[in-house]
Amino acid sequence: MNHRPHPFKVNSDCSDCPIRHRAVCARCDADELEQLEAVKFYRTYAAGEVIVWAGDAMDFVASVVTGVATLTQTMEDGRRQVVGLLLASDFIGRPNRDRVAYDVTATTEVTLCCFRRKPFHEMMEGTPHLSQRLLEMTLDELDAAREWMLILGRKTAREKIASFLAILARRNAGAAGARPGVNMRFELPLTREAMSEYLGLTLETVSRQISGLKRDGVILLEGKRQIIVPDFDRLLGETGDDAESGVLA
Amino acid sequence: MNHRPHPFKVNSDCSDCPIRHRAVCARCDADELEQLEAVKFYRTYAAGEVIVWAGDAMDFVASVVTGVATLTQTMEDGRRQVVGLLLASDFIGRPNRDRVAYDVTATTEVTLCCFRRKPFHEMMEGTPHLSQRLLEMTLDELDAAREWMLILGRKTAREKIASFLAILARRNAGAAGARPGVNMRFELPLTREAMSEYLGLTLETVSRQISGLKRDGVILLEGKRQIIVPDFDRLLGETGDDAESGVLA
DNA sequence: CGTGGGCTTGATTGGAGTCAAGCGCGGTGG
DNA sequence: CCACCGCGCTTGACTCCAATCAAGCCCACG
Repeated sequence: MNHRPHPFKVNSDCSDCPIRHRAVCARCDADELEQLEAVKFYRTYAAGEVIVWAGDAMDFVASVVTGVATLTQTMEDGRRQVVGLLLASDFIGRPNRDRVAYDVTATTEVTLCCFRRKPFHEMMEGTPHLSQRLLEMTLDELDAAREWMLILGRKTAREKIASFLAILARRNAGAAGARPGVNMRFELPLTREAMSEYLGLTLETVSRQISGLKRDGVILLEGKRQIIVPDFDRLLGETGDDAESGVLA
Repeated sequence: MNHRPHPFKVNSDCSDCPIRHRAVCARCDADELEQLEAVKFYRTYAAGEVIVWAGDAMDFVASVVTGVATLTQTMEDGRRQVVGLLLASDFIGRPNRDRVAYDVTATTEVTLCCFRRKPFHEMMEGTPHLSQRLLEMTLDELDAAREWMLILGRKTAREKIASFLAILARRNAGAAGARPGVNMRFELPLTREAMSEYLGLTLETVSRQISGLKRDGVILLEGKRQIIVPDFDRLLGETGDDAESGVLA
């Protein structure tokens, strides 16, 4: 837990940052980047580590540089729901709130690019590039959250799993620059339990449905976590969506 | 359907607008309001009327002045999920997108304060008060959406209904200035069917659970739509949440 | 007075939850 | 080195909550 290899070479230079053009800083010019660099620092968390607990103070906001994190809400009796999946370039925190509403947990090793909250907030006032981009990203997240509401409220267990895999496959292909189609392959960044918490299922049901999709040849497994999608359209056919939609892409 | 009484006296003067201090224009100064007035107009829709269809072009953005509208997503086989509930002061549309992603439907008579989209978008660039407020409102909506994800993914039918009623009661009390407590009373702005589409249930289950809450004395009904909550804490006890939380307030 | 929409209630079914057992693998310590 | 443990996962048997199918009520409206 305390031994943390660094797959991302921590680098104070924004210009060759892997998320330079997708993160909250995407529209910033050289001047603005310089301002940001003054209040920025990197942090790395091990898989499974909690980044912040719901209700705790958080004195920074951050972009995910590498890895995957989740936002989770917990009920008093222990029922849990993942309400956000944070992938590379996603933003964590609210610039004008110092407390977080959800547990933030690293599900793989995660590297964050953190900005001290107060200076970041002040900078936003005078930097439309920053707040415009944040508004755009927030609207996209809202669309993604609404897509999930449909999945949670109306889809069957099998459709939920297929939808989740399709989103991962698509985002993965997008990041890798490959075009969606045949033999997409990616690693599940979540345990079965975390998947169940995301999809509003039990972990047994997740396991059964993955087995079912495998049995029917929709996916192939290599080990427990490597997924191969021989025919992406076939997978899409299992999601219950009509062909296009793809708000989450 | 074409006969539309006007409960809100359409008035071009923002200064005595009922949502002046909560809507997207909340932080605008006199100058900025004047700019807005130049591109603003009112529209009223009857209960049940569709304001825009998913995928259609929308040449304005708008604030809800009075009434209740929903955002709905539909799957090819007809399954429907309400993904947003728009009450007074809520904002409709994305300033930099001309197509809407969801059906927007008036569930009561609705009056909108509309702004032509392009001038509104251009105005945002130079008016931080506008984009800051919109960012704040969008972040709040994102929190509300995440609260709903918990409800959809993890709560029982009874807890879903109780949660929904608690939110309406609270928002209603807030608007009326009353403090939450005893004998809160409000009108359901949705049919049982619309409620079922919001909560990821069938209309029969909604009906049964409302009957159950009534039988157990948690709520009283006057007609089909007037709800009386004799003891708000008792209702909260049925939601499954711990006492405080209240992100949606 | 008949019609239809919104709603309620009952009987039955079915999909996912629950409870339980066991596998496979990597890590640790004897 | 290997036996043991624990964690992540799978699978089976059974249960139960909400969906489905079906009938009928209430009331506003033509």
